[in-house]
Amino acid sequence: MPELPEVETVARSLEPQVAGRLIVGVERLDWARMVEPHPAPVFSDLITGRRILRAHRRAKWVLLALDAGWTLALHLRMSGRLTVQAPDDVARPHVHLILTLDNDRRIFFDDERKFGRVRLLDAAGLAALDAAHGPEPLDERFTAAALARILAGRRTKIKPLLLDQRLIAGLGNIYASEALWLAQLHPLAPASAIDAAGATALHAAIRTVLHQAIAYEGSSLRNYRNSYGARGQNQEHFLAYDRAGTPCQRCGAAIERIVVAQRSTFFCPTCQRLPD
DNA sequence: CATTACCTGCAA
DNA sequence: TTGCAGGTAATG
Repeated sequence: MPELPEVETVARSLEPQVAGRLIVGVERLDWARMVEPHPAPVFSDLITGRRILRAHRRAKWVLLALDAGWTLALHLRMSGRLTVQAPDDVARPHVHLILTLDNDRRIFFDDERKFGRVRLLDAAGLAALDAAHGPEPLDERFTAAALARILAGRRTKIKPLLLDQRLIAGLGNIYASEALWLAQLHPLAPASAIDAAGATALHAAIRTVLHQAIAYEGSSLRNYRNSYGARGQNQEHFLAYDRAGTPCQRCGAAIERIVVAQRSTFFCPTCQRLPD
C-alpha cells in the first residue's frame, strides 16, 4: 500500500474522528506478532484507558499521540487499512486489531497480508523511530540543496536510493517512478552523477508528485482506503507507474517496465536520459 | 549488492 | 500454476 500520500490521508482523516477520544477496549488481537509489545494481553493492558491526543504522520507511520507520553505507531506496509467504524459494523476476516473508543466507534486495523505492525512507543522509542528516517520531503527544510547533499557521493542508482527511508522519508515504489518521470531522470542513473540542475528538478518533482497525490487522497490500487473507507483517486493520474506499453505523455514513446533492485520500475526510455 | 522471508489474493 | 503486488528486515 501506502506511501507518504496515503499515510498522510489516513492520518488527516483520522484526526477529527479520534482526537480527544479514550481507548476503552482492545479486541480481535488474533495476530500477536503484529503488535509490540506482545503477547496480546500485555499490549491490551497498556493501551486500555489511554486517551488519543492527535493523529499525525512520520515517514510511512501513522502516529497516534496518547496521554502519559505514549505514542501508538502503526505501519500499514502493503495491505493495511485503518478505518473508523460505526458501532454495528462487523469486522471482516482480515481485521486483526480493534480499538474501541468512548463514543462507541471502533478503529479497525485490517491487513490482508499481515505485514502491518503496531508499536507502542515511549518518548525514547519515538525518538528512535524519528532518527531512523530521513527528512520529510514536504518539510520546508527539505531543500534542493539538502537533496543534492544526499545524492552527492552515493554511487547507488537513484531509484533504489529514493526508496531508502533512512535517506528520504515516505517515498515508495509508485512515487519514486512518478518523480523520476517528472524530473526526466533515468531510474538507473547513479545518484552521484546527478548534477545540481538534476537535483533541483528532482526536488521539485518529488514535491509536486506528493502534493498532487495528497490532493487526490492517495492512490488505491487494491487495498488502500482512507479512514472513512473511501478510495483515493490518484491512480487515475499516473504518468509512469503501471503504464508499461502506453505512450509517454511528454514524448509519445512507449513507457517501459524494468526491474531495479527487485522492484518494478516504470520510465520513458526516450525522455528520461542517463547522465553522460 | 542480491536473495529470501514475511503473508494472502488475484490475474495471466 | 506461476508471478506479481503501495514494504521492510534479515540474511549471504
